[in-house]
Amino acid sequence: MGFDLLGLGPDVLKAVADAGYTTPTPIQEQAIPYILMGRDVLGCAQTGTGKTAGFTLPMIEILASGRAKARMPRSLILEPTRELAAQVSESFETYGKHHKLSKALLIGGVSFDDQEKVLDRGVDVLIATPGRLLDHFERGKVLLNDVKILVIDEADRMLDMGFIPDVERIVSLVSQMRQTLFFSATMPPEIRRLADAFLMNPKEVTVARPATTASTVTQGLAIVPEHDKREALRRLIRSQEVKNALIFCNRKKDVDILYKSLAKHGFNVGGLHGDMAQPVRMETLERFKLGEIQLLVASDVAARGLDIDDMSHVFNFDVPFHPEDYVHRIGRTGRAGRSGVAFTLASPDDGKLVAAVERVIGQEIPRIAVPDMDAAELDQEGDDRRRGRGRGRGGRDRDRPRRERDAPAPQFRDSDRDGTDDLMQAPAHAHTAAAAPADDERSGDRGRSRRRRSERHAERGNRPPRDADRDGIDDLQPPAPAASEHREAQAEERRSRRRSDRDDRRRDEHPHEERPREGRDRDRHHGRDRRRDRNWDRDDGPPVVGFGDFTPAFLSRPVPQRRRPNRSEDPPPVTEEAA
DNA sequence: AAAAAAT
Repeated sequence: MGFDLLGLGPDVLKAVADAGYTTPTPIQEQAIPYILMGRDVLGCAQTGTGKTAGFTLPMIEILASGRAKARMPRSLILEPTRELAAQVSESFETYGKHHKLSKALLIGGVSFDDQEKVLDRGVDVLIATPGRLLDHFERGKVLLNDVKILVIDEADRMLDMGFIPDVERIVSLVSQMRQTLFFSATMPPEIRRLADAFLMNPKEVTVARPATTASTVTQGLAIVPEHDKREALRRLIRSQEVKNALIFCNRKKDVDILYKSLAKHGFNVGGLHGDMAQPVRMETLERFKLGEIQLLVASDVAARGLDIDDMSHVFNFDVPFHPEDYVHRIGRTGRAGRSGVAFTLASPDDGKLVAAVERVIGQEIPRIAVPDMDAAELDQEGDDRRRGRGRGRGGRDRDRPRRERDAPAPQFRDSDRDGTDDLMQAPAHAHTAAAAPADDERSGDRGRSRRRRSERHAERGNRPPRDADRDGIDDLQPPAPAASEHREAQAEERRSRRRSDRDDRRRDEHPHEERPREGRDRDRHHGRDRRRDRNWDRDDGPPVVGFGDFTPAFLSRPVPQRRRPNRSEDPPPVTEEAA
């Protein structure tokens, strides 16, 4: 079956053919005819199933006739991450190239001005992340009442990211006379509830996960002591024919560290996480897609949805916290029937996480040994060190001296010397990660020394030192206490300003309710705000908030007694909760 | 535990 039987027009079909596609994927085949009919669609599908084209193609067809008014987009697509939004925008570019549709991409991290200009000219397709869209809306730069097609993509991820209130608000701003397309990889009850609220008599389209990835992706799990993971990763990369690879870390901090470490070791590598400047994010991703960057170290911002062709490898530098993220991460390779390789590094402490992943994927990940880093060698090396002899390999020697020089805590060094070395860990051929020596006294001791280290630093008001030192990376130190205190003070100031803004807004909307609560809020932050409270006492009355000089009548009335009957023109009685 | 998203 070809695309031509789905009801799409010649211009769209031409663009599809130009892009090299001949056969629709199951979700495209099932959803496109219904979307063209104007039906709501509830799509249960992951990325990599052709979902994006599944809604962009028919949308282009529907929007081909008609024209957008200034600031009143005719369709709206909500995406959880900026990268996904940008990708959908590209999809419209690709498939809409024979149409004259205008589109706008509203994402954070880039300038408002350009986005406003585009909105003013009128857009047919608006692709947005929720925060920036609402920001534009509140500035009056965009109106949503003319939106005829609304797409909510990756709904479950929006839920994970706490976007649902924003999404609900946005949906409430869109006209009821609309067509809604709702996609989610999973359907937990909360998502089902949203779907029921947003959709009318939807056509449900469910697509099986892309063959549970097992068929096309070769998986492997190497158990490696935490502080040898970078070395292990380098060896794995070198041992493989890596065309291009995504390397996932659980933390942004570790993305930075690993990225710099790999760069230092001469790899062609980039980094990507949500704290990086948006223009840098976009450029890095673009260069990775073009093949200018071979390795991309990323946080889970890249775990889902990123559509990069021909990725040969995925490395999990950390076992993901959420087991389902494993599926998303390794789903970045082995796409469209091609073969891929996904290797995961687990530390001996990761037994639970590995077990959780294996439960989700319903199979055991085959254990692999890191080349030239097998258990025997590690044991040997540990023995050597215990006897005070030199260590094994050159590669490791490069890393060591720095570590010893900068080793942060005497206790820590001691624990290395007395044979409680982290290197002495589960053999790489262990059958499960849980086989890590939990009952081994060494692992217990290691835990203690690590605790000591962080405790000591907590006392100093400092963060524990990072493993980065070992790679000779010295520009990754935590900020000096003074600077970080200053930043924290600024952050607190911002937070409290936001709190009071929010309270003001609430008070405007519900003056009755909010009056008693204000006092309570102040009490709750008593410690922090004491100075301000003093000023309050000294400086002739409270600072002006909310009502300004105007005092509504109800404020000058006496505070009503408890349990006083509630007459309609009175404020509600003060309940125990509010008092 | 972490990451994502509006300054």
